[in-house]
Amino acid sequence: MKLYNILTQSVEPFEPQEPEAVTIYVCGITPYDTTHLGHAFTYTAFDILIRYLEFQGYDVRYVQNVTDVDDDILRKAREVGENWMVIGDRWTAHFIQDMQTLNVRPPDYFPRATDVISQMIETVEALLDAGYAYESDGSVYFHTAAWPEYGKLSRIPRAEMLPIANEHGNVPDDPKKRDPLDFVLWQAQAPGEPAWDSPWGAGRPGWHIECSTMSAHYLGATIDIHGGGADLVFPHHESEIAQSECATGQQPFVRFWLHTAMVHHEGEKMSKSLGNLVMARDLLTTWSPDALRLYLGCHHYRDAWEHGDEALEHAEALAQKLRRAATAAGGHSPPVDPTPKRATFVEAMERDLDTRAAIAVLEALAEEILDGSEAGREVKAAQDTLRNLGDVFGLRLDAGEPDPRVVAGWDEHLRRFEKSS
RNA sequence: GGCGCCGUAGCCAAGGGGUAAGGCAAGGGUCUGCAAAACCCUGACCGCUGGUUCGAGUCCAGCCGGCGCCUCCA
Repeated sequence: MKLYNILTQSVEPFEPQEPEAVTIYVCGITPYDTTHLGHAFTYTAFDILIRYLEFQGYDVRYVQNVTDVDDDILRKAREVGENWMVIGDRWTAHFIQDMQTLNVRPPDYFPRATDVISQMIETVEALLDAGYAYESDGSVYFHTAAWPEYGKLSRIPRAEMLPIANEHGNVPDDPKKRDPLDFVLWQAQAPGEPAWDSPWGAGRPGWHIECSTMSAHYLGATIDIHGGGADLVFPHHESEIAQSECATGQQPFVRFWLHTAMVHHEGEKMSKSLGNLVMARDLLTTWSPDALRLYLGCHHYRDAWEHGDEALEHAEALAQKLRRAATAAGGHSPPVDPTPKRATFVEAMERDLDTRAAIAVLEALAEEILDGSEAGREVKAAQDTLRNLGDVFGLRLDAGEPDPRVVAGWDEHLRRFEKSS
């Protein structure tokens, strides 16, 4: 399979480190608000990648984090006068329910940031020992000037980073930093904020450290694939690379970096700050999960696209056609041979996940089945293939309900988020 | 400003040197008591200007236009 790796800016043949297993990490949500269509796009896109890898026989080990303590959640907690943990648990449960409805394969590990505080402290200590970080008045910072490779993912020239950052009104005047570009690994407790004990005093983890820590902890120092939304490239993923490669001393931290494009609505990027959000859950009151998955799959993961009802109507019609094909009665005339369609489907997916082309193959196969059924031909083998290929897209066809394994896997994660709410 | 993506029919698009897939919409038709569905038929100065070439959506250069990201974000 070929995948576009933004690290090398080229489509490269993908081979995992181990011949039969793939390690993948996808940046998760900050649970302080609801799951919108952009989240659904990202997580179903990586779900398709993971399901396709499994379809090809790989054993996939998948980690997704939950950023349950950060500036946004704490701000939200102050705004609404609620405990930050209650907010995090509530919105994580909400996210999980949406993932279940969409039949998204659960990650094998779904840790909160606060589940790995001690491991994060160890990462920060490793960075201090290696000389890439410094402690300053109870906080610890990554010293970007100490690592010349900072910028290799986003390719922003070093000289540009600081002026750009300053232009954007960010406050480079934290007196505790040596360099305004340095980012925090551990921040000393602010009044009223939650804190954990550390060698540098009470505080909480910085913005990027959880992903570096979890990735190494659950998957190893070098992983095959790291995914997330394209808006995370800089500084989040850039900083993750710096932390991980400096802390473990091993390169690369990630072999393939994959990013999903942003979903647009009303002509602008769908974003919390612009207020043009479309909630996955609201769409699911009108459209079937299969239709929504086909709708999302009809857009290539690297192409930005505009949300609109017309394409959803098309997707719903397609979902119905696939469902009809999966259940059409067969006869005894010569069978419909699904082999060529299966090969075309695989060819499309091998080409950097050309999901649009792959869905077109599903539709063509469904039409062959419907035609064959009408002509009294045997369609069982073709229907088995349709189900098999549809499963790569997480389609349930006539099953109606999400896959029981999907529900059970997420339910197990869900239990850990229901205690405080 | 930097980095990146992209301009192909009304819309979504495939194709990445050999003479323009497909889908939606629109119009016409078949079928139907009417309608729907289904099926058939109908559409392109490939952003502009140069260059390379026997031949350029396709490669190169330059321009024009759109979009994304740039320590809030999937």
